[in-house]
Amino acid sequence: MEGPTVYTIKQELQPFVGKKINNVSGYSKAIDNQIFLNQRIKDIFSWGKHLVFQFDDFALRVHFMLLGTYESEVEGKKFSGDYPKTPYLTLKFDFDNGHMDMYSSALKLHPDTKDLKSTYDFTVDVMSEQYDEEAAFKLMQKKPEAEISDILLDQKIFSGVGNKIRNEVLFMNKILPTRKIKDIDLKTLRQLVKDNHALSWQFYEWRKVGELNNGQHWKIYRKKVCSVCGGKITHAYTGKTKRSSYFCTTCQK
DNA sequence: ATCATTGTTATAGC
DNA sequence: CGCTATAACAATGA
Repeated sequence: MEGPTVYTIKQELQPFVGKKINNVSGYSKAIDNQIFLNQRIKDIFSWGKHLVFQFDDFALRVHFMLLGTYESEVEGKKFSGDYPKTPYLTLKFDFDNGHMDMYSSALKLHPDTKDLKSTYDFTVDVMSEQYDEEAAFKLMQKKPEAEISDILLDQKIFSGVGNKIRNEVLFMNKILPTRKIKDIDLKTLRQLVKDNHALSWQFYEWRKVGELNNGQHWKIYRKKVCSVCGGKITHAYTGKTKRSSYFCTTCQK
């Protein structure tokens, strides 16, 4: 699940802020989930792909990883994740005004933490109003030897960007994922930052109108044939992170 | 049946 | 301390 979806979830869950958890269930081995029982939620926020529930004296960080999803019912409205529901219910909260079910996700408890939000740097969260393109541009240049494919997924620079977004952004800019930062001119580098940010928001908008799951907007991600030149698309693992990259060796240089 | 995947973290080893 | 490699997690669909 990529950052824009987590941002959406955060928005959907706002009616639970200030509400008490009436019942807790789920099979997470990481946490004794009964600590949440009868606790009141003080804040719900997202940072990149993190979803955070702040309580009075501790905080819970949820990460949906690759396979995680969720379902919720908030004041009569139903919401769900991008992918089909899995049988593994990690954690479920019941409130007077609805419930929140998280599946196949990784939980991390921050004990003795009254304000986890203050420890996050929101200038790198692409979905934050505080996102700073100029700062990202500078951070990228600090890693001249790194491959651009790794950098566009670097959560310390582009928190929230996932594999779909970075593949599309590279294609849009006609840049091969294996190009090193030092071999990309500054104008293009700046544009990559801009597009990584902008496409994250576009992703959010597409999701809102149900145009995400069918992949109708992807030009390169999981495609077989290049939408521009008609050539065969290459699928290979790139960079230190060895994530799946899709690219056209004719259109991207 | 095996393998890859919208992703990160813990651990070991150097 | 920092880097890298590897496993671990977890379910589904190709």
